[in-house]
Amino acid sequence: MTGKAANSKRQLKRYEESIAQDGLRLTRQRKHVYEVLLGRQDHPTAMEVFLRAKPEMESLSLATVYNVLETLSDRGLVRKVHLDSGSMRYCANHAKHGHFTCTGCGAVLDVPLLPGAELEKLHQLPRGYTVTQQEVALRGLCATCRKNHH
Amino acid sequence: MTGKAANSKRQLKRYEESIAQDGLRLTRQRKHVYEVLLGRQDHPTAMEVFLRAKPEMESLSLATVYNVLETLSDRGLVRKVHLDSGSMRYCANHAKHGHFTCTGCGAVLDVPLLPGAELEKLHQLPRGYTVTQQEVALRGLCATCRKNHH
DNA sequence: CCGGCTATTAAGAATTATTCTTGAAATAAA
DNA sequence: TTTATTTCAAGAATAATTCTTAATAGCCGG
Repeated sequence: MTGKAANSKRQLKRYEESIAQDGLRLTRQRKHVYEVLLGRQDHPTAMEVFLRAKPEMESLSLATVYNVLETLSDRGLVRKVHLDSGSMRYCANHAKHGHFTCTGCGAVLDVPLLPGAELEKLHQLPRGYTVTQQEVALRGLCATCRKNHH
Repeated sequence: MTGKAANSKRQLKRYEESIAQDGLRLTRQRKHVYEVLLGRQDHPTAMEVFLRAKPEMESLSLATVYNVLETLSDRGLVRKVHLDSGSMRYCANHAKHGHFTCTGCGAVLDVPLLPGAELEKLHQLPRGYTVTQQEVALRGLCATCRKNHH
């Protein structure tokens, strides 16, 4: 078994345990949608997930994809991110990272946070406030688009 | 004249100069919508801006508000921010800051970046990439909601 | 001041994204 | 097996935003 597949299996296990606590089940659909999401390290929209998942499960509906993504997001297994003005995107990378969007070509890239960097310490948060989630969105030009602009 | 009004006037001037470069005009509608936005330091949706602006300009339409907000955002005079899964929000504060959303009460707060903090330096961005915009979104509980949760 | 040009607007239609509803199917429990 | 519950698909409904269009307003030259 490859490392990737092993990792996917571990994630599925976590998903199952987490939903089981609410009396829910790891169904074929949930399994398949999550595997599709884990299968590629990018930031698809619900529609894109649907299109990738559909071929191997003809009966799957878009609404189900939305539902599955919601249960995953509730459990912190995927992050919902709104990188542009269009659709919500779903990110299965659970390392601490932000997102860079190239305004030229639209590509989205995970940008790892440097080790030890503490985002909330850079901000003047009032006393007594606690942070549970954070999201950094950077926008600009990737190396290629930057060249082509001249 | 109060400092606030003077500031508003200065901003309007910048707006006018910026749109004039594209052969556009600072119309009654553009002026009014921008003033409404500057009149309160928060993060309204297009609909909220519309509702605030409507009473003093009965003929104003929601589409116009969207258009005006777009011209403002194109010129960097307001920031578009997607803090939750609902509507886009518009922020006229142009100091460097992030946004904190309380998951309890939904309140949104500007959190100033500590002086000297350089967000992009905390991230491992590939060579040749340039950042032109950034957005930090923090989520958690405000002091009040945190108390009430126990 | 007038006529012509262009930018702007309002209104509502159209589009897009997402959520909701509902009845049927699958699964687990008894 | 019978029963209860969860889940699903399909499409309706909603919400947010953009687009289209015809009418209006403002500017410019004469």
